[in-house]
Amino acid sequence: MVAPSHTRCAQTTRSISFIPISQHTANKQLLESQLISLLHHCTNLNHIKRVHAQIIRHGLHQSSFLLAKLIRTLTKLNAPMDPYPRLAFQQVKQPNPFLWTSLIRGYSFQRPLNDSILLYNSMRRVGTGPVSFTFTALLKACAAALDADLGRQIHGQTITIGGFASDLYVGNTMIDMYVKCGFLDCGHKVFDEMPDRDVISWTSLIVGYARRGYMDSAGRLFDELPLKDMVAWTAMVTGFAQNARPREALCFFDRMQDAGIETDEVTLVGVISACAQLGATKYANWVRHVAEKSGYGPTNNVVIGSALVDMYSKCGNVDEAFKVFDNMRERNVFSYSSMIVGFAMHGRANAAVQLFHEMVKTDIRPNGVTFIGMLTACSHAGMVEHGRHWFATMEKSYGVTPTADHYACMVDLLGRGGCLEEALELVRTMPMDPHGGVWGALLGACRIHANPDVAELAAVHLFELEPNGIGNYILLSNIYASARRWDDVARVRKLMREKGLKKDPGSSWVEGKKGKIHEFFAGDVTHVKSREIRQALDDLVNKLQLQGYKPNLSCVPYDVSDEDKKRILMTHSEKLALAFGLLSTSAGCTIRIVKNLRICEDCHSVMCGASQIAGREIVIRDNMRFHHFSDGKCSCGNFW
DNA sequence: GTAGGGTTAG
Repeated sequence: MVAPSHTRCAQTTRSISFIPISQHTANKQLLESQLISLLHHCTNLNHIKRVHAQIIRHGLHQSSFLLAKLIRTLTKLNAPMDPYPRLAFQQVKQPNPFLWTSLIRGYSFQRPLNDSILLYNSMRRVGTGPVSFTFTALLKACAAALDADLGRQIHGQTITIGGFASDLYVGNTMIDMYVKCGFLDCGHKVFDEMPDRDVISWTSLIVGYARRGYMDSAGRLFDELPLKDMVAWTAMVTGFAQNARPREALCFFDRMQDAGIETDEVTLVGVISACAQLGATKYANWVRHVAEKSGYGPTNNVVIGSALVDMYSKCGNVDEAFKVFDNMRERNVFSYSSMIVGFAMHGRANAAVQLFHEMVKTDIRPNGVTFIGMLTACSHAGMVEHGRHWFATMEKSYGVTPTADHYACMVDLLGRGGCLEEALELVRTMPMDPHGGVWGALLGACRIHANPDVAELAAVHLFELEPNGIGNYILLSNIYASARRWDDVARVRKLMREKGLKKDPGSSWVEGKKGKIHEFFAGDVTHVKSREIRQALDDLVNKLQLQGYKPNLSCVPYDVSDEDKKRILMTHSEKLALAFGLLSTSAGCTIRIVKNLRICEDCHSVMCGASQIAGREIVIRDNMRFHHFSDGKCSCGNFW
């Protein structure tokens, strides 16, 4: 017999069998395990309620065993513990520790943490002893709430109650709790004192070191780890990727494959992130091939898809990013935000806006990152009014409260757009303390609009907030240099010397034949083809000069002769990379260059001219954004 | 019941 409601349900979701009452007295244990199995396959709240009705019909509503499974299933489906699971729990006269703990754990996934603690105290009051599962549930809740004080108290209980501190599961969860709360040393102490450890204990600690940026310590632990599994290897790959060490991440992935370890989607996400940082087409195509070969193609996997969208954008290929995005079967806020940020970086503000509207229509709610993308898109396109609109509506219409990062974007937008006073006013009136990003945006705007006075004000705050941020000193020095205030330039440079800060050398790299990467530093003459590169650059500049190009000497922030300035300009790393790209790739090939610093105005105009004379598309990723040069024009509209 | 993941501005 099948109830009508059941038939309706079976059309859309997995069906729930009913167990005839006549069987129930035959074997209670068998019945319990059948009901457990039904709960195990429940995929929604209605399924669970129907199985619960069966539990009651069979007179098993006092079974802690069944009710614990019921609550764990509800937890898995992210159902609230009030009122339904709580009421089901209250009907059990003598709940066993597992049932108590299931409810404690259920509450722990949904803050406040207090509910879990109150229940734990009630459990102790009625004289029910905890089990190790109780402590893992409580510790996990502390980790999620980043409440190390409470975590310490629970740690204390595992010792005083006895026996639990030596439990492997409790120990592992404790390491994870301390690590997540930022107490790496306490996590390490727990690890040292554990009588038994497994690969999970080691990995928890490795991740702790990796997240703090201590990759050397993480590596030493990894080397000592007797049996390394896929998760441990992945922790290292991801650790390097998250610490901006993409080459080492890829190297580790190679080692992982050589060791015959399987790869899953989490590993791939780390590898894709490393490739995104390198920004090289060769690696981008390689990792996509690896992902597809391993069965994690972007079409069916939303996380891999979103990571690839980000990677292609960062590799300068925003069209390919959109192709991936367009073919994804499922999209979420990460996919949309990655694509919007991608469009923003490439100066395609209208595409970003269009995608935003589409996202809202599909009922995916934008988050803070989405609006960072929207504001950046407007900023890079000089769309001040549009930016004002998004900033004003993000909270009112979409419930996203602006953070200091959003204020930084607004300061950037207003500042670049020439509204320096308004930008300064926004910094003064923002509801939270401005961080380095906010003052940095203002300082950047002062460079564009040559305003040394406001720059000084921003720099005072920046030097305090980021005393070792070399870029800020250089920016201020360059702003003084543009105003020919050489004494002030000297003063900033002296300050840098006193602090022992050294300027990062400008470097650019370009992919040559077969994807080989060639890196150039400013003034570099070490490349084997250095003479040909120099000659190609001279030829190019001669042709440009015939069309009216004049070297922009204000791009050299030194008090030297004009001849010296011209010489220095011709050795900028992106020009060397361009000349090499022209020499080493065939006509019609796009030249892709990555630069570690911001591209200067002179190089920017040379790139514009070169794209026309050589008939080539040139894509440059600098430390701010992408520039697409084609037919003598740049996608940034000379506004960057 | 315990470990690894994607989007963020100057």
